[in-house]
Amino acid sequence: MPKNPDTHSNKIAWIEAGFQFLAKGGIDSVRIDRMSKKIGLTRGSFYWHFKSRDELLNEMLKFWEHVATTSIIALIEQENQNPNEKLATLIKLSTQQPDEKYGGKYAELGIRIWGGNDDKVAAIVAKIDGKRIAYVKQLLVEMKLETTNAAFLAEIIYNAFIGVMSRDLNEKQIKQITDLASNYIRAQIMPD
Amino acid sequence: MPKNPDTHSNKIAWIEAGFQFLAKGGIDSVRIDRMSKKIGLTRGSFYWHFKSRDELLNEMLKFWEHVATTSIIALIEQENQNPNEKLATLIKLSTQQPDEKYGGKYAELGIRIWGGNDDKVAAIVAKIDGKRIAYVKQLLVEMKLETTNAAFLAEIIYNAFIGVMSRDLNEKQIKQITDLASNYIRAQIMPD
DNA sequence: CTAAGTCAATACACTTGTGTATGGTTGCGT
DNA sequence: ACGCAACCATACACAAGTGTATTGACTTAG
Repeated sequence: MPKNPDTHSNKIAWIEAGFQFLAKGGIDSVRIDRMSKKIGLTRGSFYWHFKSRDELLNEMLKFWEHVATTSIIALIEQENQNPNEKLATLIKLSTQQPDEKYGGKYAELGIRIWGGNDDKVAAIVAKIDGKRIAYVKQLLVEMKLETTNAAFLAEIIYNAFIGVMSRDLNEKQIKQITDLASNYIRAQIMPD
Repeated sequence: MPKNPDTHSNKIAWIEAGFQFLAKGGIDSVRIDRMSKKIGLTRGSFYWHFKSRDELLNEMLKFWEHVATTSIIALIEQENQNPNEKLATLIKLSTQQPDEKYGGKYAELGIRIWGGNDDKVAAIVAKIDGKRIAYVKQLLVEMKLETTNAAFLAEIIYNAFIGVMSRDLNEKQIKQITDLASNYIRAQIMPD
């Protein structure tokens, strides 16, 4: 009988801090005491919510796995109508650090490096990549692009996404690049 | 009067180790004692060659700044003749971890995250990005692509490079993608 | 041969970080 | 009012990491 199911507030604070530190210095800078100084809680709180540092890391991974595809794609699917708009929204959400609390775009890069160290993480990253590429491809097919072309153009687009996310660009630069890209894709597909 | 100019052997060993640890977990996992266990030297050796951990980090950054553009571009310029081949070589060198000793492609990602933390690093990364994009653009212009198109296609290609580097792909997958990409670019530019 | 220079190992003091144990406070049900 | 559960702080033991100081081995110059 927990007094209140959503009194997990400080547990979430720890996870948020975890992503912020992951984004800033890689998985190895996710350190309990550094985070405690940042968020103003002691390690007593941490070890109440998590059995160990490893448990935090696992929860972060699960969290990312969930938001990285499911929630973003669901959001796009429910809000947009035509594939053009969907693709634009996807670019926007991918590059405009959709959730600054969770380390923004850099957290994704941190997870990718983490995956270079930990096979379990690498497997999940690969799975996410597969899902997202499949989604982009599907959008391109909906845009009447031929299947094999869609398959590899989706690869290119997705890799470019990751590249933009990995680079330290400001809002303006990102907008320039993504505008150019989507215009280019549109011109490719429906030259009018 | 140094007894032998290239007796820096163990200093290089420390720097190599630095890149390997950077590639595996981010800048925060470049730890002197962990490296000492890995390469079989004690911290006594480290503090002979470097005044502090920060000094190692600075030397790593300088090293990367040098190889990341100058040496790669010079290599391409001297070995290849036509821009098509140059572009292919650039893709190959960028994705096939040209120097495994220095952490391969993951080291570059580690530096990018590091840049999110340290303005000095971020500035250098931005400079390198600029140089490489300019080089790609130049190649596209040599391929008779019109200047404005070359400018933004260079952006896309470069971002896709970074994306491919960020992802945990095997040789075969990388070859597939880069082959498709270069065929696509060729078709775009010289449809014959 | 000897003196200085190069490099690395060891021992030390200190800081940072992990995990456990314990105790205190708050809020809610009864 | 009582008791329990959730939550957090503090104190502790220990491991990991940094930097300094000392020592020693092994060149090489003179």
